[in-house]
Amino acid sequence: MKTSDRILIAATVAFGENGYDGTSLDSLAQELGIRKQSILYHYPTKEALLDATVADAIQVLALALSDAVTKSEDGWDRIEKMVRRVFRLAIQRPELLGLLREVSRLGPPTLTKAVKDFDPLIKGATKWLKAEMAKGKIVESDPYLLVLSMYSVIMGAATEGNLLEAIGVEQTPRDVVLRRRELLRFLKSSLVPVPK
Amino acid sequence: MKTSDRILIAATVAFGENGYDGTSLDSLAQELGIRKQSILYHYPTKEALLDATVADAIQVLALALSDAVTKSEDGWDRIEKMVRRVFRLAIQRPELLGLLREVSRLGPPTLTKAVKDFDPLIKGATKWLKAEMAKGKIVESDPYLLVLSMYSVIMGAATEGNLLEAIGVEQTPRDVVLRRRELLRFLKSSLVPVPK
DNA sequence: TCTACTTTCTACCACTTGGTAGGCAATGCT
DNA sequence: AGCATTGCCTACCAAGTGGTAGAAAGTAGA
Repeated sequence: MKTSDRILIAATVAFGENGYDGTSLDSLAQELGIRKQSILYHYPTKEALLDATVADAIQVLALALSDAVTKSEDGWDRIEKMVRRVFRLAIQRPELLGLLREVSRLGPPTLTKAVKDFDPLIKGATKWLKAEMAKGKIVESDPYLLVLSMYSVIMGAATEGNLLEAIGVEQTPRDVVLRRRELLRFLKSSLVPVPK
Repeated sequence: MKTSDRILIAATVAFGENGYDGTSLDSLAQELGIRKQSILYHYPTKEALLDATVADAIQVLALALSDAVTKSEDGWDRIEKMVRRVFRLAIQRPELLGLLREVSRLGPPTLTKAVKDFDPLIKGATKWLKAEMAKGKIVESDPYLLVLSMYSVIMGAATEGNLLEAIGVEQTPRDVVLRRRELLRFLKSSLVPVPK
């Protein structure tokens, strides 16, 4: 694998798990078996490296979501598939969501760029939700707020791994399935209209 | 005010907003108009200071919640009042929830202590939820998972201020009210049994 | 006033931080 | 072969990190 890609992946993990300030270029380099200056050759500054990881994380997330969209029907089915896809991502690469959360804490300027990348996704989702609401497949409500609520719910459920571990909640695949089911029930009951 | 309390408050804000690693004792001291060594006199190490802020934050949160409990009826009313109370806290002192989130990212040993402090709250909540379920006032489901889901929902909705700002979502009091209403609708539809 | 204690300070220190300057080997183009 | 480019390196640096040692200043009781 190209060194620059190895750096990107290791940096994503480190930033996502230990935070931006909690990650030093030296420790990152040591983990990779290279020198810090090699990192700075591929990414001129630490912040540039952060921006690269964020852009990549967003792309991966967008890809996963668009995959869920193409392989789903409309209405609730699509939402369910999207949630499942994000959960799978959260299990396979938990650092990705951790990184996005870290970015939202860091604020500008990184957050500003990230939001720009993310905007089309949000716009697309709100537009789709509006259409579904018009068709009566989703409960009428402010689609913008709905997207945000769903974002924080999924994000929360997908990234509180550390917390669960500390509380002593088991983290076996079965338990993850249970939590995901609970979350889906949660979402479904508030999004799908009650058939009359 | 006592210096040690001033330090505690400033540290809570700093840790909650910039993270533990993103906060230096020097910058903290400068903000307070004292020297770093004065901080280290009251709190022997940076980590001890963190632990103190976390313990305090949990106590404040616990107080707010128990206040909501005493001033509420049972069933949905109690949950609604608790959510409102947490939202008020998130508006008045956003750094408190930010700090708790930071702790869950930092992991042990701080997280371990924090969870110990938090445990009675969780235990009490699950017990209460079980009783409510038995009475049919709350939908039957795993109360433990339910508490965790609610935790992440509320936490997410209450701490994504930075993100919302970057997206361009207005943050006027009216908008906060709207988001809170949406969240409550969210919770209610998934927690309150549909009357037959 | 002397004394003991608390609080804040100055002066340091070893270590780590992100980043610069420049060397050196490999690679590929002419 | 000659030469430029790429990629990783050693050597170094100024600034900042958490923390120690101990002096100075205030405060209260005898």
